[in-house]
Amino acid sequence: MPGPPKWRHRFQGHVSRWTVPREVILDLLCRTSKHLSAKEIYSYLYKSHPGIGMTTVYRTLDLLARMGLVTKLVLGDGQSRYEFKSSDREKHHHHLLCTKCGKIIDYSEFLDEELELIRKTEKKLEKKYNFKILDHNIEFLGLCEKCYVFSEKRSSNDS
Amino acid sequence: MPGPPKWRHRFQGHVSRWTVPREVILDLLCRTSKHLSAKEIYSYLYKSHPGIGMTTVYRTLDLLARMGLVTKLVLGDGQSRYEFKSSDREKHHHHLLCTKCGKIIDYSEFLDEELELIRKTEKKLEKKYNFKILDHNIEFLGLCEKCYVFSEKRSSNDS
DNA sequence: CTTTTAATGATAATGGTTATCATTAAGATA
DNA sequence: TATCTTAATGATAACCATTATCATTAAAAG
Repeated sequence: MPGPPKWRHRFQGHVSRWTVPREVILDLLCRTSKHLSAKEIYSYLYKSHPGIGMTTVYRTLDLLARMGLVTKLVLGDGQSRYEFKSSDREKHHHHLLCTKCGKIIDYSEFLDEELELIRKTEKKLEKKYNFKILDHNIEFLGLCEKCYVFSEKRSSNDS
Repeated sequence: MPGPPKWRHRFQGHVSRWTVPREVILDLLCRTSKHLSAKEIYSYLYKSHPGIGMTTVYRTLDLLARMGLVTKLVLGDGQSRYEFKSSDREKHHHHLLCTKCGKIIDYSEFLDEELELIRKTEKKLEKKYNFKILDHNIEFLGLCEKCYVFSEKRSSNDS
């Protein structure tokens, strides 16, 4: 366990051993705002820590997700992506997804009303369906600027 | 193309040939409220149409999704699921997902406010990010009644 | 009925993720 | 600090949903 045990306290009570891969993967995720896949994380870390294997990347991401430190995004492009879940409310955000090129835009404007409504809805749903709600997932699907422009050119040529 | 061409008109302009697999798969989906995977659809149809192959099931589901007749649900359990997208506004719904057992609850109560807010948010996001929004996806994650009760028993035994 | 070719389906290939298991090293103990 | 216990790791193989390939079939038109 070389280096400062920056995240060690977050592991207390969850796992018995605080290891280099766990530190390093979590550290990478909290430094970036990108939505990284397991393979991307693997290759980022390969430069500084060539010893860390894909299996460990997957296992660690699963652990971090279960601990609530990381959000697993399943966007339907065949691979899962992961992002650090900040406890900072300022950084809470939802997603805008381009179904053409896969671009992901995080937006955090306009969330106040959204979150207010979500809280109300959660309460009603929990009562009605006897369901313990732990998280929510809101995303808008469509075409980003580039892809939209392109598809308009295409369709006017096609016809 | 045996049987009544029930869905034929929906295909007009989208594809050049209206075939048995397309009719049958769409028909199955519109008759059920379940969220079927490709494999499940394949085995449902195997009884009445043993000739239809998995490849065609996948291709047809992809087609139906692109046509907007069917929604593809990617829930992170390793397989996509599909549901008929009714044009009937009454049947529009969102999902409640149990992260333990995978149970899916459709809810359509409380949607008025939700949809109103979604429309407003979509407008603002489209303007701000130059993004053409075509669809949305709202889901609540948590534990269904059974899984919640079970996890409570577990945790009180564990400690 | 014949023709054209879009659509199909058997098969193989792909690729993300998980299981296996011998090895390693984190944390405890002396 | 050296030793011990075993949680965690990593190389490898296995798994499995999905996609690519390509010869065959059948929908629609003539």
